[in-house]
Amino acid sequence: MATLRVLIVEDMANVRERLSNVIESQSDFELVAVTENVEQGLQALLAHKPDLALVDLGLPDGSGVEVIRAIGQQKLKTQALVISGFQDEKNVFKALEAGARGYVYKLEEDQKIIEAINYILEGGAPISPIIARLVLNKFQTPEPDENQTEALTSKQQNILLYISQGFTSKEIAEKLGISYYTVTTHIKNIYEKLQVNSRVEAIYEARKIGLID
Amino acid sequence: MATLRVLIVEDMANVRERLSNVIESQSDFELVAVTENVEQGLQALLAHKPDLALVDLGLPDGSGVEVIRAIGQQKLKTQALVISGFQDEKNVFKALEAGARGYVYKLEEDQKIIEAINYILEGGAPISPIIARLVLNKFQTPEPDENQTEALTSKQQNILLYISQGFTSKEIAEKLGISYYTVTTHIKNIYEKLQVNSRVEAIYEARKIGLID
DNA sequence: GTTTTCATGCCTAATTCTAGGGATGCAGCC
DNA sequence: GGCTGCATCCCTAGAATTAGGCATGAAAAC
Repeated sequence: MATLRVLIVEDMANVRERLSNVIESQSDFELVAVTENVEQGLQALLAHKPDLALVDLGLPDGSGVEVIRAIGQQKLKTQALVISGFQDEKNVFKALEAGARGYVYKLEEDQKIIEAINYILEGGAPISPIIARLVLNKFQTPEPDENQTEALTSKQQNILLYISQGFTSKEIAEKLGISYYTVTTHIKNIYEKLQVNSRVEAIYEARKIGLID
Repeated sequence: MATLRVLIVEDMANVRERLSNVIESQSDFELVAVTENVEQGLQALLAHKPDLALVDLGLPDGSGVEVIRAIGQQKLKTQALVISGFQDEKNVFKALEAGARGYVYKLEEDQKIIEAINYILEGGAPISPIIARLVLNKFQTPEPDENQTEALTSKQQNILLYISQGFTSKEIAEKLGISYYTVTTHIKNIYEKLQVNSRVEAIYEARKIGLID
């Protein structure tokens, strides 16, 4: 197997030093560039097209997310592993969306970092538990099920269903044999309960909380 | 610190045995019940209200997801750690949505399992890299541009996505930095391709043929 | 038995959408 | 070069939606 060519993007000198040592301690890894900000990182990325990039997020001239994003835009095969502190949710998700293959907490032991790199090479996605917690929270959309599901009356749910299928207020009125005005009133009430202002928003919201579909 | 009371739900005898040994080898863990299917698992869950549940997904009489879901429904404080094989995407997400605090691949070493439990106690969410890969894919899907949809151009898809999220034409124009009129034209073209006459119908249709969501 | 909630019905003004039309520029293809 | 598809921009008229009201009867809840 060919050596793995690695790029490091990290502003803090001590961490940079540490990562460098970790990489160099492995005979099958080759350190092709060590950079300390976004600009240098992008240049090195294009110049060396490394196999792996260890990227910090909080950099003096921007976010490491820019480097990760550049990988996708340039259609490089570089795999990005974020090595960063405990950022706010937003940054974590930005990095993952940008295409990061893993996210390791900066303070993990050296051994964990090498492990993480190997997992990536095997097609896995190492994510430190402290970071994964944030990701899981995304999935575990708290269930205000009976909170709002039962907030809508059956009539309202019924009308919401018709709305979601593309029927106009007039058509719904005919289908249900009630007045057009009544339908609009129901819709207004649905909006208030869901805290939205349009049909599409209502559908979007209702789907999120499992009211329809 | 009080001992951690643990429940195991696992159908395969050898794995069950192994997990039991792992738990019993730790002096601060107490094994309160070992079960081998959903029914027993649910009963033990309610009877013992354990602090931690190690749950397998593929069980003879159903999915471990049911056990995890019961935790939330019963408002228990039990933390669920899935210990399972490499399931299909659907099951992984179902488990996470149901409230699993972690997902460890069945074949990991004993040491990793203990580590995972400790991560959970610290508030982290251990996810084996092979599983995390699936989760990451969820995040990294907003660019199937020329991939699947030959019918809609990428611009049209982009606008359709905004529509589906409840934005008005004016808002979309601002977001994309283009004219309101351009947006309406795009929408008209989308309608023609999808053979519909309104935003909601477009969403309904697009979802049916897998264009969005 | 009173209050609240729900479904029903109606009105109007402002906003947004939809469906026609037309026009320009740019890129890729034959 | 000419053609075609795509994105861009503009206009207008009519349809639909939205947001503000107001009001009544019946059923459910307290």
